[in-house]
Amino acid sequence: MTNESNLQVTFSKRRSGLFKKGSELCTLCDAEIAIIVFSPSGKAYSFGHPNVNKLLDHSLGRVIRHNNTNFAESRTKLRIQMLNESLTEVMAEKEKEQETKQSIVQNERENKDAEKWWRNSPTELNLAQSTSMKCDLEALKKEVDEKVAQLHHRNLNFYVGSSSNVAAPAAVSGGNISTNHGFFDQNGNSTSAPTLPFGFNVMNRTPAGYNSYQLQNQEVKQVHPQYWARYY
Amino acid sequence: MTNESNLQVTFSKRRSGLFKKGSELCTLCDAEIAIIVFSPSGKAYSFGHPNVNKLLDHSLGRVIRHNNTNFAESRTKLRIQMLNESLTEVMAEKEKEQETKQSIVQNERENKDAEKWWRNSPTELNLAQSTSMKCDLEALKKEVDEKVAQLHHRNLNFYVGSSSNVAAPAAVSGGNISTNHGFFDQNGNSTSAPTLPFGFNVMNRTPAGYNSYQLQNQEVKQVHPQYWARYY
DNA sequence: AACTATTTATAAGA
DNA sequence: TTCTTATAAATAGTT
Repeated sequence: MTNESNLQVTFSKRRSGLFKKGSELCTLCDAEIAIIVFSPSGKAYSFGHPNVNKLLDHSLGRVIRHNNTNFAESRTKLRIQMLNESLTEVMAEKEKEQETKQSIVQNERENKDAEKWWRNSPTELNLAQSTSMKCDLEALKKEVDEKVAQLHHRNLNFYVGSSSNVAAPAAVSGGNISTNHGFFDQNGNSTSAPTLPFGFNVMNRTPAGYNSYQLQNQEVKQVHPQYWARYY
Repeated sequence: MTNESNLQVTFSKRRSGLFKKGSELCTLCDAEIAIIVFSPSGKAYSFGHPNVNKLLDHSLGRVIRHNNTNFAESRTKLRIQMLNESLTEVMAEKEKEQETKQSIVQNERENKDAEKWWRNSPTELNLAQSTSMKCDLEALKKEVDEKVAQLHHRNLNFYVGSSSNVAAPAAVSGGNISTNHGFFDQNGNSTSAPTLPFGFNVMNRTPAGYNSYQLQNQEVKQVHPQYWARYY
């Protein structure tokens, strides 16, 4: 090793490599694993599947449990509680977002169907509906007639297709009126910057080396970021 | 993996490889490390430097003894870090949900407008559109005529309102077709119904799911266990 | 276990 | 940091 910073780089690389090997072992052989690494400077890193704490609780829990009665630890416990509460809150909000989204989708879907009532056969209308529909249709038809005549007159020189004065309508199969002319399109996009409590941001969610590897190799199952724990 | 024994061999090889990587990390970067691996069959293997090298036989398999108090402290810190990452993750997911919801809403809005093309005056239709719309309308009108006659005949004894053979439509102001007559109120209420094409209301426009969601939204959903880190 | 054709990891440099 | 690359190491399949 040439110098201190190179050693740091090597440590980082090898650590991620080790974790990757661990994840491969998990995925490939269905094993459970927990890895904890302390850097020379005292920083702790861990990897675990299905969960570091679960595995450690299994193997080391009793020893640790006996040592947790000091003052500093209660402070960190408090912090954990706060984090848990934040997490609970955010999870609830996320749930809410999901639900509203879902209901909106459903709403849209049902509306879509509802808006297409005109496709239904008139046989599904009752007398009163039919009557007023007839009124409306005749009014509309009149409008259209006038409009078509107007346009026909105006476009005589350019329009050489079928006459606009169509007396006999094209045969409509069954009772269905399908008038979807297809002249509409839509688009939608939005972006927004995430805001996070406790000074953490979305950027550092998973160790970069691990993620970039996952993108290159499809056969290795991705380990959920929740199994990663880094402590700076 | 071809078969069970090959998987076992692979597990063994990769486990030793993992431990070797760990030892390399220890010697090369002067790190402290602990690795615990549980095979699918439940066997426990461990590697550690410098304090996780004494293995004790316990009643339920091999349990690692570790009296490094620094370890416990770091574990708590790791837990905090994990919570932070979970929080970050969940917030990002929430953000995502929000974005998709927003885009869906926007999409819906644009679609809503698009679906209301029939509200436009015929003056906004071009010749081809008018022509085909006229065809559709005449077909529809024919259907309605027949239906109305049918119903009229059938309901002669009960229906004493205006004749179904309404020849003259009500005057339509300008070129706009706004024929919301307010018929077909649900539940007998005469609330000003949302304007609908051809003056018709559609029965179930607001799906029940949406409304019921808004009503029952008060309770906080249970947080998924995966986002919880137990603390002792 | 040992061998080996591939794949993968990684140290150094950019 | 991240990317590239030459080289070293790991390993799956096979004796």
